[in-house]
Amino acid sequence: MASSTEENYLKSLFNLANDQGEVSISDLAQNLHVSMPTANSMVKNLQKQGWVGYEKYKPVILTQEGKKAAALVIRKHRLTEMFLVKKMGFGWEEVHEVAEQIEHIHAPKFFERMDEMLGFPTIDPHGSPIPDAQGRIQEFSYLPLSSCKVGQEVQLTALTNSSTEFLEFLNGRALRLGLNLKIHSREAYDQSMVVSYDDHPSQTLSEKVCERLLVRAIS
Amino acid sequence: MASSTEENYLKSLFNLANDQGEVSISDLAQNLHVSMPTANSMVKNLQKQGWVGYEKYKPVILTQEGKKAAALVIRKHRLTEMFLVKKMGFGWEEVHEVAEQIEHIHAPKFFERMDEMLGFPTIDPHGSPIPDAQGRIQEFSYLPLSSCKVGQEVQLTALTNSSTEFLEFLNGRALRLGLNLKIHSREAYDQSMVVSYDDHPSQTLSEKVCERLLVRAIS
DNA sequence: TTAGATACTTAGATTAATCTAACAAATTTG
DNA sequence: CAAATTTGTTAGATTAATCTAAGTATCTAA
Repeated sequence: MASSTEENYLKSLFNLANDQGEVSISDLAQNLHVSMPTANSMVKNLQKQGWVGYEKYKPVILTQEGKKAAALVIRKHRLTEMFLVKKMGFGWEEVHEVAEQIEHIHAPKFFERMDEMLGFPTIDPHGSPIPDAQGRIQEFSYLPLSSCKVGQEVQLTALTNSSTEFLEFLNGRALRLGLNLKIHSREAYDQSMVVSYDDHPSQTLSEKVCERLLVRAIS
Repeated sequence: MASSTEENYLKSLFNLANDQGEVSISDLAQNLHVSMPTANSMVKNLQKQGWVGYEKYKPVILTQEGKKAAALVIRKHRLTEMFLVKKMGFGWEEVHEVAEQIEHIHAPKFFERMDEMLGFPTIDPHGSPIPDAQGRIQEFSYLPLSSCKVGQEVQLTALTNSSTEFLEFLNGRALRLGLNLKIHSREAYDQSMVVSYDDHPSQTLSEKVCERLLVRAIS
């Protein structure tokens, strides 16, 4: 069984591979806030246990087992986040820290009960998919708001970044998942966009923000 | 902040002091399934941090801070057990293992929300008191069933032992907290007692069992 | 009251996870 | 393409928590 530390390495490897492709030792070290020698020796350890493939000076690659193990940790994390929001009254900006701890609990029934109580959710409070009990992940094909056209109407479905600061920024503008956004205009100079939603007055959103909002076109 | 390991030592010291009075290094080592040298060196460490008072070859004594810290860990454990039973559908015989892990989570809000959702309970699913947020413990004066007289009617209020095996034994006989028991007779030879409750036929309970059932007389 | 048993401590080793310093390989760039 | 930079590795130390072996203190009981 993987230690908490090992689980964290697997999770980082999975997430980094997902949004960068190849993962170097330094990517991993940075992501986990450890030194490169530390990451290096842990990768060797993970390799010995069959979770990753690795050759000196080459990128680190999760094996099939490694991917599954990582997905199951992410499953526990995201189920926990959903449970905290839907069942315990936490805000979506408050759940990450707690879920980082609870994801390492070894108690299948605990997470099975969460899953049942939540009605077997497929996404977490930030719109990220929850891997199933076999470690399979449903991939969604959402677009960043920044890639949408003026005049389009879209629904906010997920985020590419779930930092507390960004979530608090969204809270301040009453932006939440499920919201329908009308795109009124785009500023050519800085790629900022003017959008409206609900009965709010129109809002200007910077390019940085628009890149982090994932949407799907309303049919 | 105490590590998980340190929290476990504090908890053991608290529980042992509670039901034995003085706590020796070997009591502690046995209770935590570690060797005496391990317990010895951890006690020195706890002493340096001000959680325990200790002199070579003398019993280990929790300081006021140590008692409070221990009580707060026990609070997290018992709140968790109650949450698992009342909100997540666990049986009282299933919660210990999970609570042993969750008690080490550092997230005040998580436990505050449990407390609120449970309506600020004062006992856990086995009838043990839940320390308050200041680490104070309400003491109950329950009696073991074994000390009661024939003819008395009593209410089952707590247990002195909460091992899975004992809880499953009680489940098998539909014995649960809150139940009213009539004491019909006691066998002089082995101190076993015949009791009835609900609409069940009378049951014979061994001395071992009677010692572990805590009751209060019905007024 | 001292011999034997039990309890406790010290010394030293081990493992997991981390670090810094120093060196080596790979990549980038003038 | 060679120098400079970046990235990765090795070596060796550290810390927390554990162990075993060996020695010492305390207690018990003949």
